[in-house]
Amino acid sequence: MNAVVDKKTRKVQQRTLDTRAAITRAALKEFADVGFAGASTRGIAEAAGVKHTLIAHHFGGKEALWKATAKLVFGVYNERLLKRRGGLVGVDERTVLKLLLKEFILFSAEVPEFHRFMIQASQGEPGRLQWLVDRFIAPGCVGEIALLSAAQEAGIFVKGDPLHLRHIFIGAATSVFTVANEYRLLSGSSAFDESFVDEHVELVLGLFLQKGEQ
Amino acid sequence: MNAVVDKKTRKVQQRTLDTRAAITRAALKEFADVGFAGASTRGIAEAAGVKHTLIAHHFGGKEALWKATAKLVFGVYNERLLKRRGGLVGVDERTVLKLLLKEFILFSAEVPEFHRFMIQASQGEPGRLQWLVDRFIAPGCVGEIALLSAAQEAGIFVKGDPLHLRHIFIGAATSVFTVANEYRLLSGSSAFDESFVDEHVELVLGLFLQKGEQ
DNA sequence: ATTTATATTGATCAAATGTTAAATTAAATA
DNA sequence: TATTTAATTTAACATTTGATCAATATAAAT
Repeated sequence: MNAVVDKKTRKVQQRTLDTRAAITRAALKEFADVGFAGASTRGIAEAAGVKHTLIAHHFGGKEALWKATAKLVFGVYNERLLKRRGGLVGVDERTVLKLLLKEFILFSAEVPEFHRFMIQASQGEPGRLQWLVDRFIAPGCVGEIALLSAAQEAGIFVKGDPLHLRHIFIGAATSVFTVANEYRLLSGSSAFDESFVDEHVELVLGLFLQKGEQ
Repeated sequence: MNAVVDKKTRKVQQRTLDTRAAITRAALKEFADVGFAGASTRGIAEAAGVKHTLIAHHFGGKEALWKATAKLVFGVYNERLLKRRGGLVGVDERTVLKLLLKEFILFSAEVPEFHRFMIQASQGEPGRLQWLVDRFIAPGCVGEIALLSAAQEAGIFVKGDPLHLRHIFIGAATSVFTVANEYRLLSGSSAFDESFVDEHVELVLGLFLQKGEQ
């Protein structure tokens, strides 16, 4: 008597998960590197080691693959920062702020595709950017702005419009990884070296965290 | 008796200059927005209001057009900062530094394609990045590093590796314009508004310029 | 073990892309 | 004005690309 015919659904196979993971991983790199228009589904499939027709089968098409890739990378990002915040119960506000900002920088060094993916989306087809902002950025932004505002009132973060400072901070924290290839040609060493990343954290946090009062 | 036959060369026509200018202007926007791979010569030609075969005729091909575009935008950039520096003879070091950094920020707001073009090049085909670094970035970098180093010794710029800080500054100064579309969706207003740019200059300079010692 | 839903492969299509060459038009030179 | 160089247009090409569909292979469900 079911109006909705429930077709028997089977448990998802491991090879399906593997294939999708390989594709989205390759897609993240490709979309971040050359943008949506510059990426080719065939190139992504080749990098993932699968036939290109599997993209249409598993995701529906290039556009749908892009959305799946966005879900993936924002999921990784949110999970990463939520876990970090969870390990900071009972810690003083200044240390919480410092460690969360540090975690963002470390993530930007480990997954530089994250911010590059955003930059590509910002100048690509407006509908995709809107989708990204509505679904991921604007919601996440709320908590980040609250964190910065509270830190400003406590006198431990530089003064100014929090949303504006958030973008300045993101730029300062990520640019060296965003253009890491250029930086390597200029400096002769990799921006992803552990020692460099550590120094980067210190430099950037030193710019935005107020020294004063205790 | 000329071994080299000098074919009669005619004076360059105005329409040639117009066509080339229209094409490179459209190309800068397209390369900056969607990168080399994502840009199509037909799309560029359409935006420039010319037939797409004129690109091959005037520049030789897509790759050569990209190089011509790079020359254009780096020429504009260098001219802009050289002119600013020229107007600062006899001015104290702190003011020179401040006004040059401000000029960089203003330029980034007026020509946001400049930095986006660089980001696209950084992840594109390595040969193009190498060409860009050898020809424009590394030479220009020398003077910038010298400026920052001297400012650090004078105690008017934050301490740290100048090359590293240069990139952090560029990121802080440009990111809000690089992802201006995203910022507009989040804030509701344009990052290119004059009042916003002014505030941006103050915020960024405040981060990097040392307050102390007069 | 048989059935059946699902994953994978191979073949094909229409549209878009970079490039080239010939034909045509416009402008500079003699 | 006649000539000739250059700019523009038109036509065509070989590839690449995103997408679709039938076939085959694989694994879950019965």
